[in-house]
Amino acid sequence: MLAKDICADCAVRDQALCGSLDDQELVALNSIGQRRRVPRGATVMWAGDESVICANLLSGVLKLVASTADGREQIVGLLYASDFVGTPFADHADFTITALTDAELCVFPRQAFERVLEDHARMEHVLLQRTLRALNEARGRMLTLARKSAEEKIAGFLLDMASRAGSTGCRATPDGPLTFDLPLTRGQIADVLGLTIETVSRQMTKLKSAGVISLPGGRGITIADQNALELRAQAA
Amino acid sequence: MLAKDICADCAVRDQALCGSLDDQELVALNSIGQRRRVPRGATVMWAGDESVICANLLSGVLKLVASTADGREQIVGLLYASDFVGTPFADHADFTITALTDAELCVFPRQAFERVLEDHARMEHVLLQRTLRALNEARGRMLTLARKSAEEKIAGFLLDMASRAGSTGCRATPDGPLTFDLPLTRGQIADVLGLTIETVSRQMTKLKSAGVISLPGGRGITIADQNALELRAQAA
DNA sequence: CGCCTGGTTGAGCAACGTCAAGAACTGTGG
DNA sequence: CCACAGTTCTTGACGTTGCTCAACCAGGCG
Repeated sequence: MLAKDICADCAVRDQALCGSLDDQELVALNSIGQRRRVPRGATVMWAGDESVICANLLSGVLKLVASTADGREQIVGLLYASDFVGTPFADHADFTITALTDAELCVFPRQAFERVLEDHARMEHVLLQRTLRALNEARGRMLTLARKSAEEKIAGFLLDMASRAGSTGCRATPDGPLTFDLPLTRGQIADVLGLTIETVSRQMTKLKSAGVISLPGGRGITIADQNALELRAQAA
Repeated sequence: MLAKDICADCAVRDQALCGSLDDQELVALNSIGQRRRVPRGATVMWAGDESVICANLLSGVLKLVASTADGREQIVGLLYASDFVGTPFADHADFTITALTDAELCVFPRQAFERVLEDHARMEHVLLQRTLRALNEARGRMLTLARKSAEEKIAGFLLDMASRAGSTGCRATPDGPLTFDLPLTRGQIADVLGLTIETVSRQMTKLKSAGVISLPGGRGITIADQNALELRAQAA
């Protein structure tokens, strides 16, 4: 099978970095890449380890975790399908990367990938744009972590997840209530927002009591009143 | 005067992005650049504004501020001499950029700068590396903002400033106490660390009482016991 | 059925924010 | 040199938010 055929069935062929390559370039990249399945809970990369790989995320969700010496944790980023994984040009990984769901990666040896990057300005260009966007997002989240109340954090987070679910979620009428599954446990939501699991739970219950959302068991959630949620996402 | 001569007296000629260019390329870049002095307190760019410029910071310190609708603020980044200012490829600025000290910039129209970037892969490459580093730093700070105590934040911040002062600061013996001036007011420190001005002040007083630092009036500070400070920077 | 993981709820508490007053420093003009 | 205003900094009293600790509930699975 030719490399370009391998990539032809790639779910994120056009969304991922590779979208910037033509078929011929793709062959070159593909020759150093390798698919890898990662089960839920498995760690792809440990903070402090030598940085040996980069990857494209084909499916699933990964978390990027920073932690203190005494074990406190903070999720500093979530990676979804077509996102780029790893840090080129860094000797050591700064964060631990773990799969929150079963996931599939297209893995490259870091140094080989860097060489490809250097030969293909267009791909490096796309990576730069992605990195700039990630940086802006991280900085935006700094505001949330440092200055927003638990209620604002939860409301904002739910809106985020809702817009991400958007297409895959299910709603009765085009502008009516939206139902979808949260891809994270309460504990993971707490790790994203810089809260504790109890606070997350209480805020969710509060939103439910207020009729803003409902929680039909398990991971499911229905956004009943998006306006109310948006209001709470920026209440003082 | 030739462009390369203009740049020849640039204090950050080799540290800044331009360091990746040869003399000829520098002429091209310089033809679109322009020096600009910015007094302390002046705002270089407002969040939400159309993103019209990029720049290299020649001297001084800038702050990058995110704020909520109701006026709460968070400094999401500090920029020092030779740092790159602005976001290429973005239509709108996401953060407000303000001078904390008198500063000097080498300013480029954003779109012209983007064209230069596209023609000079080496420069784009350097910018990518910088952006990746900034991203890692921002993520690291997310951990601090969300999970560290006020004491840990202050201790870590002072160590940061100490290492940055390093050369310019003054110490009696090579490993003895280090004295330098903080470039930020208490209020600005609070904005960086996600605290209030009062909490910053109290923590500083506490460190002084413990004999870890001394505060010889004004902005001055002496790190008396760096080990003790490092310990407090990662205490539970 | 018991076990395990994840979620909810409650009571108490500590850290940090808020409000308020006053001290110290900076710069300006007399 | 001093008086003055304006800012920044410190300190205190008090309140609130969200964390800690602990118990209990619900669903999935051997």
